Amino acid sequence: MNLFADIRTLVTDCLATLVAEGLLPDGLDLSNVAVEPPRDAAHGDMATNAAMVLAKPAGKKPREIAEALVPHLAADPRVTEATVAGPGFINLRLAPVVWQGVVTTALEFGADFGRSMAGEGQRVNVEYVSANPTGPLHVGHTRGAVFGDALARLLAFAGWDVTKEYYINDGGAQVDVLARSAYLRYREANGEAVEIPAGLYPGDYLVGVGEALAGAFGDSLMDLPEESWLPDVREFAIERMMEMIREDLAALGVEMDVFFSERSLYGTGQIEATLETLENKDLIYVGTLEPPKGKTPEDWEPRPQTLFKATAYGDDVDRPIKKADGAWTYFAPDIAYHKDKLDRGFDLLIDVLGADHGGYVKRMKAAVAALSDNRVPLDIKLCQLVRLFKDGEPFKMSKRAGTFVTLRDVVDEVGADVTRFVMLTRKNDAPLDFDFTKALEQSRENPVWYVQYASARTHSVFRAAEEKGVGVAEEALPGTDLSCLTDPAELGLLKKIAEWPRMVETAAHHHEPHRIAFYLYDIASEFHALWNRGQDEPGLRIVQPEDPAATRARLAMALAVRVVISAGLGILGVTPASEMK
RNA sequence: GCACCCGUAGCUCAGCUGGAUAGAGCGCUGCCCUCCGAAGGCAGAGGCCAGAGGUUCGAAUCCUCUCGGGUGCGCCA
Repeated sequence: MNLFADIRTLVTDCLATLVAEGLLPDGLDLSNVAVEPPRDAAHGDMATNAAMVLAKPAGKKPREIAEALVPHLAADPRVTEATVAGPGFINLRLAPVVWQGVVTTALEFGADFGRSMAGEGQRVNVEYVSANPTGPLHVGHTRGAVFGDALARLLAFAGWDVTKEYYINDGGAQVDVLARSAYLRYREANGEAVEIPAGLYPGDYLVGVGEALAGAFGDSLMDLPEESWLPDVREFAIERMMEMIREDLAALGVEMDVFFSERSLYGTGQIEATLETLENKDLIYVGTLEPPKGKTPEDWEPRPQTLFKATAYGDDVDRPIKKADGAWTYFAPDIAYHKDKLDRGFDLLIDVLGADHGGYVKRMKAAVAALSDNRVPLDIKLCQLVRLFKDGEPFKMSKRAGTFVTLRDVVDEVGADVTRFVMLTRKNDAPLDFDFTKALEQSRENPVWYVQYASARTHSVFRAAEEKGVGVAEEALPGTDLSCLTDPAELGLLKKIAEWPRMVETAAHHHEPHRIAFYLYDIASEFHALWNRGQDEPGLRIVQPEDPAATRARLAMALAVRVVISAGLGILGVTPASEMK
């Protein structure tokens, strides 16, 4: 399915022939041999660096190897031209029939075109969002949610066995703050005038929780001391918050496989057992940390703490796992949580976090490396800030939370599809400007609209063909004779389609779903350009009223474009458009 | 002070596990279209890839240092 992989196989086969002929030594490492699209299309369709990477280990000059390789490559019927260029590149041109065959493959595989086995069925856990259950999700969470979800879909498409997971941070002090905030709203619901003091959560979203508490408990909690009501209220409020968060995520099209509660780790011995595992590796000790140089906190006083020897696995300092009062730091349950993931047998762990958690990366990697004896990699993807704009002006309004813009605000404003696409128009570690006005604009500047428009055109062209009397059912297109697709603009589009399977693997390998969004913009651009040329050159139009055969072939090509765009948007979690409204 | 991320066209950003003459959109300049194959099209100018060293056949990409921006730095998560 992946044409680049096919040609790479051709290259390695030819190399084997050279070995058999005694021109190359046996046992060469071919892992660096690549077949890629050249940067400049004038160089050809594909290029391989084989001669250059093998020159040194083979003890030959790059051009010497290349010259020997070229005749063998050129002997393949798919190859129309093989030339040596520059320092030892081999440029290949492929027969049009090869590119036309891409359409056949795309139609044959349909929604599975580009699906890869690169992941080899390995089990990967993608943890994302993982917000404290203390309020609605905000824009920052939205980016993490979209990124994590698209990454999960991408990995699944590329052959990984993916689990999407949300870690509920419900074990720390902030859920007690939530409980106190909700309790005040409860008193309010019971007719008391309340003021929310600083330090508690002021958002309106807790009013309903207070009312629900009043409904459930009546006035029975009114005169009790905090220690009596807090556990019940906390439980109740967390439940409500998670309900809200699940709804918010659903509104964005995000569905988790697992919600993992931090509190579920307490009282089960899991944290203690994790600690013991590390102790057995001699990675736990009691010591005193040095204050950070250049910026000593004012209330700093040296004190001995229980520490994890993170420096043994690449961290800069050892990290405390117990507070001064003997309680766990947040790090302790986090280690236990990651150990739980390891115990569940994952081959790869991915955490998606906000960029403000950058300081946390090394210690968590150290912990996972220690617990898995360096067997299971942990990749931590940090998502940078999102800055919101409306009509070019910064946008800070929130309907529900008062102080920050929520996920719901964004989705209500532009819809889930636009939200998701825009969030993926930047690399995760680059800051993102999100302009509501531009996101809904109908112009080439707006990649969402541009890609959707291309998708819509792959549908509308079928309707147009129907009207002109040369309509074809989509189901009848596989097997169509495509030999008339020879115009350079058409071949350019076919080559773009051919890149799709490779693009999936590259994006998955780098854990970078934004590459899919950029690719979709590219292929849409290519398709629009071809379409536009039909205005001045009617002979290039897809619908040819006098030539049903050409129409069929071009409709097949359009359908292949649709297949790719649909698959790509599917990975991003965006619904493809079949018409523009 | 230390760590991590970032620095690419006037602006916003891509750049495919190191590849050939570094790309796109916007903006700018010129030409075309007045159109339902519509919600514009085509072409052009514009770069010391922050800077300096290094690694090698070859560096925007890897390493070191410098400068500039962001994030974080025990008992918050």
